[in-house]
Amino acid sequence: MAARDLQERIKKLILDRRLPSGAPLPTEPELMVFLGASRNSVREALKALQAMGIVEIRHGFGTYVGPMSLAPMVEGLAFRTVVGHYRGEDSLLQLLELREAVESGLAARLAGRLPERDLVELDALVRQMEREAAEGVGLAATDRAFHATLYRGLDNALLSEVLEAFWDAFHRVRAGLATGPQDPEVTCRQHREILDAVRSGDAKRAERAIRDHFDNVRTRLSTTTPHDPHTRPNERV
Amino acid sequence: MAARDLQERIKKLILDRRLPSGAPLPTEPELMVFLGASRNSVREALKALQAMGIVEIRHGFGTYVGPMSLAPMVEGLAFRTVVGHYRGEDSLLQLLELREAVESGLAARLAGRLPERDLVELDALVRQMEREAAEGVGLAATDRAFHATLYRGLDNALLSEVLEAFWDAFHRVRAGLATGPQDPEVTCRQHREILDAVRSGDAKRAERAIRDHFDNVRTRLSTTTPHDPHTRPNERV
DNA sequence: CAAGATTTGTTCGTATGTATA
DNA sequence: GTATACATACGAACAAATCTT
Repeated sequence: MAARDLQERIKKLILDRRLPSGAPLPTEPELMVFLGASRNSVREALKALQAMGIVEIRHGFGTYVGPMSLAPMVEGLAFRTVVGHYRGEDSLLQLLELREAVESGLAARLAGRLPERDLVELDALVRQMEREAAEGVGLAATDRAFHATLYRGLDNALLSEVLEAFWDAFHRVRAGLATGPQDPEVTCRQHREILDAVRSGDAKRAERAIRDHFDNVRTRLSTTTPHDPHTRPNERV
Repeated sequence: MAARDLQERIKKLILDRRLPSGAPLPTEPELMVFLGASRNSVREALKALQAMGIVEIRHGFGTYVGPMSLAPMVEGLAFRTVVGHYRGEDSLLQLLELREAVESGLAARLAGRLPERDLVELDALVRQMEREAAEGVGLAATDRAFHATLYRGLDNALLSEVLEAFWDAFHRVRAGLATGPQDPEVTCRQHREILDAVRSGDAKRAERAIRDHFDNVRTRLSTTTPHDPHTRPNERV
């Protein structure tokens, strides 16, 4: 039996039985008889599906339909970027420009179309960033929330998840490398400008605000050594 | 030994030894002693990494570092979209709108900045689409090439690959469902307009051309049945 | 708390298919 | 054709985690 077939048949099983996320899959012995394969082959297929986020395996409990999140994509993108970085490619910069390309186009579309509810939420997030900057705490989580909230108004769950996945991959890679010093105050000011621009309804201004923000990140990126010798766990964040 | 660790250690091995794509990995027995795990555990870890496109396993030959392509992302996105479609969600529409959001922003940026070399290539592709439309052949491959060539000028390999991945996932899902009738002539005209708009340097016109094109695909999409019967519910659990 | 049942995690041994030389 | 090296597959057993009684 080709292992590739097993994966396809398990996926087909999920589709045919209309199993929702979180639903229990047949146990390994049951899958053995259903698929006519040995336990090891079944397990290898399940492992591959788990890596793709299609299936979730809980030790001593059971196998379940996965949440279908884009987490595996983050994993793959991050590794691909790290490998490219070690090869001397500007993979991290490309990832940043991918984010900029998507977000700059979206921000222009969002200008003036965001409901007041989201605007006040974004305002609260910027204030929180300012507090965190004053206290010297890292503001990555708040930055992530800001971008996520910004594009939530598009009412496209897939789009939101993809953008969050790009954010995660970028920051995971950047955190693993020695990065230039942050300037939290500038970051806060730029997020404030993005919010103001979107609120004003000026599409061009919103796009420029996004580009300024990414420009800032880019310059901090280029000040780091292109590829540092061995992965010394970062001392500075 | 946690299987999760094995994957991480194999990834670390690739990084530490600076193995390029296509380089041979240690054989399974070698990995067994290197990782201190049994053959089955090693195999399960390799299967998971293969699903993520990080390694490539060739039967009877060996294990190699994968091409780090985004193919696994296509796989995951496609399945996620199919599942969502069967659940009655508008997942396919969301995928289409994701493409539209990205491409419309990029087309505006590309307007007037594409080198003549790419423009003539795009022109040739549109002509080929027109030939294929006249002959009644499918023009999906040419459509894919058009979009790929269009965004090649951005000089960002990652961005190009991501867009191609979105294209692949969308068309893989759409091909598996009953879709409304194509209208190749309209498709040709719209691609011609996209090309003309980009050549003219009019950003707004380019963005509108892209949106018109996607609008066309969207209307064809909504004429299909939301979810058609695909399985006979007479199967035992 | 404790014992037992269920389920996944890990290992070993063995046989088979496949590609290279 | 033969030999070698490798991945593929199977079966059985035990370990570890989780839930139920």
